[in-house]
Amino acid sequence: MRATTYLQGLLEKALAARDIPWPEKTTIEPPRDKAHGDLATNVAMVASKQAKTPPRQLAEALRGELLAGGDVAGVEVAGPGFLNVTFAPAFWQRTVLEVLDAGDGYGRLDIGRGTRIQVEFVSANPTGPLHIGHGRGAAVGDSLARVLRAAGFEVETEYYINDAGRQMRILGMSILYRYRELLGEPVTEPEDYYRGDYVKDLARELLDQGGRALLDLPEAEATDVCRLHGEKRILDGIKKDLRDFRVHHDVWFPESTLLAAGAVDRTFAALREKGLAYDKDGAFWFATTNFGDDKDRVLVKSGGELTYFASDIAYHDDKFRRGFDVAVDIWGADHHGYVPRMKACVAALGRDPEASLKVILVQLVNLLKGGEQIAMSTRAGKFETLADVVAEVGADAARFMFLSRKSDSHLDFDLDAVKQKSMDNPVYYVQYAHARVRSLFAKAAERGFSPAPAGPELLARLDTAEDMELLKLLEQYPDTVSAAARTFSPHLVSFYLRDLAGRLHRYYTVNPVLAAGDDALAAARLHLLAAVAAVVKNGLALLGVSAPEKM
RNA sequence: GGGCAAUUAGCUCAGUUGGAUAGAGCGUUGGCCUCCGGAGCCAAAGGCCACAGGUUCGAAUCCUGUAUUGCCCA
Repeated sequence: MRATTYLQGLLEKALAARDIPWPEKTTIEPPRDKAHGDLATNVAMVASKQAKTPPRQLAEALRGELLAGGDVAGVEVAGPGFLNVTFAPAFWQRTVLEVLDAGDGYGRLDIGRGTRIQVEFVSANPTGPLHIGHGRGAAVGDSLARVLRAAGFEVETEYYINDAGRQMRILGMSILYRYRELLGEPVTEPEDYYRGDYVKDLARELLDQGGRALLDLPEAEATDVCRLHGEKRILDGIKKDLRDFRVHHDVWFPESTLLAAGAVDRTFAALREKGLAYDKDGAFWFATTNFGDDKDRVLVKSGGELTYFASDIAYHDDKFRRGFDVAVDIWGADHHGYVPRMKACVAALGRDPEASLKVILVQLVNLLKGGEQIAMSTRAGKFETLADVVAEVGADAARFMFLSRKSDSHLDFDLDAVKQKSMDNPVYYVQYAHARVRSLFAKAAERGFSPAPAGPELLARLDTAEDMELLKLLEQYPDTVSAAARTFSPHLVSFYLRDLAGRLHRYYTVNPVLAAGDDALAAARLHLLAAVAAVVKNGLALLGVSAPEKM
């Protein structure tokens, strides 16, 4: 971060002297090949037309000006006109001071300042416990919120509770069915109901609390009692499961409050006024085709029933009325067909859908146990609950696993592998890096060694190839946070951490620290490793994974 | 039938939004424990980036087809 900013400053100045504005297409990035220096830029190529100078010639001219800047040790013009820049060791060594000074704040950015983002995730219908598939959305959403906060966005997380629809009625009905069954009443199995054992438990609770009372109520009322009881208990369970998974929602937003507040009518009226909604065949339609959808969608069926879509529009309308600049929705990938419709609806609400609605699709999880795939269905009562998995493998391992893939790629969640403490499960590898450094400090204290304070002179001892690699990687951490925030990709953090942990483990093998045989060298290396441990800890915090002192 | 996505090493996946000779881990093969934590490290082998065109100084990346897989919709 500091290196790119610094280099860009020098280049901007050089271009400004030639009356050339900073070209949009300029890239400044670490090259793949280390032989090409610390940072490479294409600026001479993209500015050559404006400068009316061939790329290589422009590059040569810029080269001289860069070398005049104190921290640049070398500049090389390569290929069609790349500038390969190498910084002086002292420049990198300062990174240690930067990290140690900032502590927990290293990697905090302000690229999001002034932007309010709402991240809505999980939002599973309270018709049954969360299963492992929900776990992925939970990990991704929670971690994304942490990343965005670190990047300086003002973030609020929310769980939308679909408590008003058909699914909830079916839940009520399912509980009532089990209730009657428990009492030995004559029952016929409903065609469509929730079969999980938890439904029987809920029925038994009602029985224990109120006895046979429900039998005396009219069917509809009894169903309602069952539904409300089930909803409350299941929602409490969901909240607990998320807590145990270290997932936090700032706001729990029930669909029913939206209806009660008249938000749906308000949104409908606004659409009708804009000529975007109309009556046809006894139903109420939303003209989404105006916004690129392939056909118009029904909001109110001819029977008067609202579609899912109707309350979702009102809900998103409400989000924007609450003042969010960006709404992030995290959905299961099976809802991808819904994206164009939602974008259309945001456009109809008078907002730029690309800028203000970001839908992140999270692919389904294949749960594997003993090499076998486990099929899951809430309705059929066949699923592995999130709570069970967390109890079995721990929140750390589960979260890291979910965050170690791009969210829109398929994920095989192999229970046996996640429990293994090996590279199949990199969370231990990363945590171990932290524990290793911390234990080194414990050891130093035990031996009565107190390192001299870090300063440029002391840190000049960090001059091996491994030192440089670690220093450069530390310096890239803020860039990683930035990229993760800008592309809504928390998994970038986990890849970075694996990389950093790998470098640390190698460093440890090659360069003795306490056994360096020289107090100044030992101190310098301790400071470097303290910085590494701090970054590992900050990164793990973004993933919601703990950084243990010892393992 | 229409739509959305995916396709990179034996397996699981990255690839910084178009940069230079393609990157990890696992697995395989071969090394490293008188040494601060071996839950570790080093090395080797392994690639037509699904296929065919196109765009430009330059493509795994963008565009158009084709194939395969997954998922949505009627």
